[in-house]
Amino acid sequence: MSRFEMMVGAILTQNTAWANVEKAISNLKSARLLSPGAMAKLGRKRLAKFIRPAGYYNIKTKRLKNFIFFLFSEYGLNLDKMRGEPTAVLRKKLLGVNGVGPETCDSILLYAFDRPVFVIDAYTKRIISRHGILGQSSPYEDFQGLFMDNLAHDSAIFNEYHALIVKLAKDFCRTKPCCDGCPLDDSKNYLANNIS
DNA sequence: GACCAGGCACATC
DNA sequence: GATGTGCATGGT
Repeated sequence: MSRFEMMVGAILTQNTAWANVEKAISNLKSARLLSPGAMAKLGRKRLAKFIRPAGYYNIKTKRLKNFIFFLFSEYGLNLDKMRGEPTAVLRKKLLGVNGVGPETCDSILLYAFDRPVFVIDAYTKRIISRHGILGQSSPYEDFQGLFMDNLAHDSAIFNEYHALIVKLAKDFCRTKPCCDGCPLDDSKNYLANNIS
């Protein structure tokens, strides 16, 4: 997956299953539109048609266009220029883009730019709050601090740890609210046994 | 046919 | 500042 593909995916996956995002990405790829330049030239209506399988296609079209405009105005659509930014600066700028919230921003930092930033998503919040470690509606930063204050700042570790959380949630926690006697109670051991 | 899925911005109080 | 609501398709 290219850097740009990851960024587009981060926006498309907002409140959406990844399987649906893959269809949208595949549409864009087939049409050779998965580059900042190509997407910048693309009209909103056509873009919306390509990303339709990912749901919320009107709002996501707007968000993708906002993001492309940001790439253009800040970096002249040059992702290498973007890559030169320090993480803290990049994070602040990304959060300034309408349609890019903390999770989308951190996904871009971790997956597209390999920065050691822990991504907090619905799965992570669910697991942490069900263990009574934090309240469900605690601030994003509180959840993030839990991991970033206790794990080595290594993008590979953050990446794998997050993948394990997603797997844990999907394997054992499909229903909402979770069943009684949920195997999540053993999630600490699960993570300890599965992390390499 | 109902319910849910790796958010976010905006309106309203 | 907290809470509620709109956005939409596809899989189970």
